[in-house]
Amino acid sequence: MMNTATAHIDISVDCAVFGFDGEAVNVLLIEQDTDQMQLPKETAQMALPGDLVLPNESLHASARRVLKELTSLDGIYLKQFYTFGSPERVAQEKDQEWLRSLRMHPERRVITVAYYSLVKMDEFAPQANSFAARAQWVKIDEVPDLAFDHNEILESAVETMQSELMTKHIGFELLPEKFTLSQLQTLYELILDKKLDKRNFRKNIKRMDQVIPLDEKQTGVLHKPAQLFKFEREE
Amino acid sequence: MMNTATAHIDISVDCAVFGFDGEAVNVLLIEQDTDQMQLPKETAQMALPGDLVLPNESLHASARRVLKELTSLDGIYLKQFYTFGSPERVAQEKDQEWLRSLRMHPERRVITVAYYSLVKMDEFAPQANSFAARAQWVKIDEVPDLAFDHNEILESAVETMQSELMTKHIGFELLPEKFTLSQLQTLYELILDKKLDKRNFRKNIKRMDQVIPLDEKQTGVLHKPAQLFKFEREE
DNA sequence: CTTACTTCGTGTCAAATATACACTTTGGGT
DNA sequence: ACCCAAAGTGTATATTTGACACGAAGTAAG
Repeated sequence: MMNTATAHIDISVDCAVFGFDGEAVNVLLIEQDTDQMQLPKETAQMALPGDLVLPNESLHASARRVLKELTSLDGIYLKQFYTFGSPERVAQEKDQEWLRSLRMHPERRVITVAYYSLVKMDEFAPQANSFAARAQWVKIDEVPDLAFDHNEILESAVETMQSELMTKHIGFELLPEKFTLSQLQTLYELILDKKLDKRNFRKNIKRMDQVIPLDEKQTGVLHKPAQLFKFEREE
Repeated sequence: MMNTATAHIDISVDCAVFGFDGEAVNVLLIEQDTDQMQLPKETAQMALPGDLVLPNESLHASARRVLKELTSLDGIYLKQFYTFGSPERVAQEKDQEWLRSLRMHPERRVITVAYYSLVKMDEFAPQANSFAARAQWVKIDEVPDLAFDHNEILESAVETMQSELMTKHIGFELLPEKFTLSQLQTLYELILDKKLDKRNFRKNIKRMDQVIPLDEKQTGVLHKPAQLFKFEREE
């Protein structure tokens, strides 16, 4: 067994931040800062952005803070979906190496409350702090082995997103203000990981009165331009 | 503001344990032990069963432990649904009074991971420890004001149960091994809080091949006895 | 043994929804 | 003028949902 001496448990939040670039669904990953460690760059791992919860900060506020440091965006879609608390989740040696370089108590057990977040990539503005500087978008089907149990967390986030796509209309959070129905359909197909019928899809969308047709068309495409729509959440 | 001096955050689990007695859906509540306090019995509050997570215990194991101390049941349905972490959730004076009588660090902020659990009341065997001795079933629409934010947690548990009833067939976890379709329907109507059509309900149930008719009938009723069924989770 | 009482158990039709499927239109580029 | 690529559109069929009422089975009482 490892150390059972430390009784204190730390709490963190981790965020799976998703974005859509028209081609693929991406997740925002942080690269470990190998400068602070005496380790070769090759061993750098990637992880979901996250941080310890501050003493007087709510969980949601904590997630919002992590997100704002990364993207400088506020008020974006953010949802708690699960809490991961295996006693061993940060105890692997590869993870301990990293933690020793940035935590006061690297050996402590950490329970993490996981959030997923949806950002409009065209509004995304990475912040110039060291945290965000090392952030990068990675296509969700090209995600490497991550630190801690973050692959598990990410997978769970994707599943949650899938199951909430239809009922909570979260797809629109990933699209620009003005979008075409084809973009929307592409997004749905990526998230649900299956083909949808174009005509049936449009029939369904068009009877949601939150989706509003604009008097505007796509420009800069070398084919028939599509009509643009916007989404308005009802109150 | 209250004290901001303590940096440590404690972690607990709280369980909303549901049971069905044929009449109503009940939740298992714990009564505060007023003996240990110099307080009149009238001020005794009720709360969801819960406890601090032990240093080397997973969250699920922790919830299972709390549950086993209460019911002596193991291997029953238990599901994490949300984590509550407002910095003030344990800070009200009425809650502090109680905590001072049983916690080493009553003033500490506590983040709680909430589980809901479904038990077959006919198998329920309350344990003879002091924890379980003060437990009692309360109809969910007669639940009083609870300690901490437990009313909110409970409400959230009920909503989760509602939304998972259909897709995850959790209703069967609340019924005895052998049950009638009317019992099942009553349960569904209570959880969903609406009337269902008998014939349509039975049509739906009967095309689930997990629901297996038995060669056995209800006894001891003063009317036409109903056929019994059992539920078999597929693997 | 007949009657009264209570819950059990059953089928059909209409409406709404979901699925499958292919061709014409539009605009830009050459 | 022609080509290319994606946009945009309707119909027929299958499936699901929802509304609705009465005879059958067993118990208890007279």
